[in-house]
Amino acid sequence: MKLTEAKQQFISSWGAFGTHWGINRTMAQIHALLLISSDPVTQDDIMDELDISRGNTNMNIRELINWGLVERVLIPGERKEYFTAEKDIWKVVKQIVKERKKRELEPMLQLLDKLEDVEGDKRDKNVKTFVDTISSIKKLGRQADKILDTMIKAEESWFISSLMKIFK
Amino acid sequence: MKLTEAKQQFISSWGAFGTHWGINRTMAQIHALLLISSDPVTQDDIMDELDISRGNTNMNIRELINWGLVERVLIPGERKEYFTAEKDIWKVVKQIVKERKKRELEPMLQLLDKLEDVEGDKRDKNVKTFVDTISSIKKLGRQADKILDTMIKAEESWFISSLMKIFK
DNA sequence: ATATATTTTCAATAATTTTCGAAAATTCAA
DNA sequence: TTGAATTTTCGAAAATTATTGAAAATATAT
Repeated sequence: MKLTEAKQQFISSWGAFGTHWGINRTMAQIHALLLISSDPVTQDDIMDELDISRGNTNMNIRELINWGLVERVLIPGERKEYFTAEKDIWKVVKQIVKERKKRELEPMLQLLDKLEDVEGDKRDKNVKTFVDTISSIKKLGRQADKILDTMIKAEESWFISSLMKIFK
Repeated sequence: MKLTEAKQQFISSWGAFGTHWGINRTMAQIHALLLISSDPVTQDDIMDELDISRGNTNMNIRELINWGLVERVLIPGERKEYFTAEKDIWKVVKQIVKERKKRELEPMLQLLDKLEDVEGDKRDKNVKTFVDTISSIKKLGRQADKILDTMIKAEESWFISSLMKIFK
C-alpha cells in the first residue's frame, strides 16, 4: 500500500473510531492527521488535506488543544501558527483518561453519593434494589477511579509490565 | 431525597452519561430504568415511565438485548413480554467491554496490521513517522486486548484485588 | 498609522441522528 | 380459523449536532 493511501485510511478510520467514543469525526481526523505528520502543520494544511472549512478546522483544533492532545508551535520567522500532536501514544492515552475521568467519572461518583442516601425503608423491595444498584456502581466506580489515578501517573514500562505479570 | 426523584435523576444522568460513550440517550435510560427495577417490566411500563413512543422503546430494547445487557423474561400466564437487566455491575461492565472490544478494538487492530507494512523507504521522514505511530498504537492496542481478555474471564474479586495489590 | 495576514466568532444552513406513530406482521387463546 | 393482543417495521417529522462562510477581531510587518 502506498503511503498516501495508508494515511487516508488511517485518518478516515480514526475518525469513525472517534464517533464511537463521543468525539466528533472531524476532531478525530485532525488528531489522526497530526499524529502521523512528521512536522508541524498549519491550519491551511489541515483544511486542504481534510477538505473542511476554516471555521470548522479552527474550532476543532481549539478543542484538541483543550483536551491537551495538540499544541501550538511557533516557527521563528513564520507568521502562521503551526500545530503538532503528542506522538507518544502512552501519553496520549493517559491524557484522554485524565480528561474523561475528570469530566465524566468524577461527576458521576458525586451524583451516586447523593442518590445513595435516598429516604425510605430498606425492607421495601424497590428501595432496596435502588440502593443496592447505586452502591455497587459506586463501589466499582471508586475502584476504577483509584486505578486510573495510578495509571495517569505511571510510566508505560512500569504500568504495562505490572499488568502483564498478573495477566500473563 | 425521595425514591421517585432519585430514580428520575439516576435515569436522566445515566442517559446523559451514555451520550458521551456513543450510546443514545434513550437506550441508556431504558437500561438505567431496568437496572433499578426490582421486578421485570413490560414495554408499556417503559413507555409510560420514560414517556417515549412504542417504536422507539422497542428498537432500543432490542438493541440492549443485542448488547447482552437485557433479556426477555416470560411470566407464566402473562401474554406480554417482560424485560430485565443484569444487576451485577461487574458482569455488566464485562459484557460491555467484551462487545466493544469485538466491535471496535479488534477491527482497529486488523487495520493497523495492514497499514503498518506501507511501502516506501524507512529513511524517509514521512514514512518513518507514519510507521512508528501506527506500530506504537498497535503495540499498545495488542496489550490492551490481552488485558481485556483476562478481565472478561475474571471474577470481580480476583480481578480487583489483583489490581489493588499493584496499585495500592 | 496603515495595510496585510491570520485567527476567531457566530448566525445560517446542512447533515445526521433520533423519535414518532400508524400500519403491518406476528403470536396466541378461544 | 378468527380475532384480539402484542410486537416489529419503517417512512416522515423533529431534534440535535456539525459545518460553512463571511464578517469581526487580532496580530504583525512596513
